[in-house]
Amino acid sequence: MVDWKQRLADAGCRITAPRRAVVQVLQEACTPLSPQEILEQARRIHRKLGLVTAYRTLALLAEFDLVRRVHREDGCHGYVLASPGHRHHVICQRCGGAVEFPGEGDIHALIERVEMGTGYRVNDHLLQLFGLCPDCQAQG
Amino acid sequence: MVDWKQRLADAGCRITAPRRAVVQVLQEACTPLSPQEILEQARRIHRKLGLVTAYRTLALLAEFDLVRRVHREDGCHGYVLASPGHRHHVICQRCGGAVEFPGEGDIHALIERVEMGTGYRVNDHLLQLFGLCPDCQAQG
DNA sequence: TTTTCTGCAAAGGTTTTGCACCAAT
DNA sequence: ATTGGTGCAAAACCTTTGCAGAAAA
Repeated sequence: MVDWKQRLADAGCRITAPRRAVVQVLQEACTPLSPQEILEQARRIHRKLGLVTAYRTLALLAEFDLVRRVHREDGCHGYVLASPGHRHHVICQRCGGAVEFPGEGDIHALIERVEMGTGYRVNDHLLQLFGLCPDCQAQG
Repeated sequence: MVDWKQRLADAGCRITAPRRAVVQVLQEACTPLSPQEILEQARRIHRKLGLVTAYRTLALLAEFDLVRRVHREDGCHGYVLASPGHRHHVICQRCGGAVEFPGEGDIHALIERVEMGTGYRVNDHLLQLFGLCPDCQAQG
């Protein structure tokens, strides 16, 4: 993760214990965590943390593109650290796990071709891949 | 979309007016819709439709892999028809016009790279481009 | 006629808001 | 000292369940 403290501080936001706890949990996580899960884990670092603050911290981080909200099969939202500039996911059709992958470069050529072919000017795109994660492949 | 009526009927499910309405809305949609949006649009076809039935229909369709739940940038969940013959669209953000483009070849390389990098096995994908159509560009 | 489906109302969860107190700068 | 952040309680939302009546086969 880039220097989140710098980014927040530059925007006039304060670096507080609850925020440090939430970020630390995300940095140690290897799968998307729900706000509830983040709360539970972050409380081991900062006992007094409340669920509301976890939500507010996640919203703040998302606003600065430091964290990304992804969908989970169980219906709630999961959060993962964002790799800046890369906003595509492969989503497991079985367990709902989501992983980001870098794709900007790859679709750039495609976008140019489409602009030539259709006359549209392309500003944004949505790309998601669906499949099976390594664990679910192993489980048959 | 493949023959959803057949698929449901084969499984002993009935083809009802509410279900036809929901499917029709999805077939006409060019972007992922939330259950709420699906309800609103489907009510123009079947007035009495309830939100609960929309949810239940989406769950049923998802179970048969006829529909797919995707993550939307705005954070809510959206639903799209699954593998609609792999059609890709460029959608005009101003007038809503949509044009298809062939993209199979281009994404193939990307998918292979993602499989190598993440360990996922990719079965399906969703790709949409957003921008301005020639007419709307001209209108400034 | 026999099941399955539907819609309502209500329950179960998740996320957001209002407000007084607390803490980082 | 100031201003923004925190936590609680409660409100607002979204999604699922239970059930009696309606509809497809």
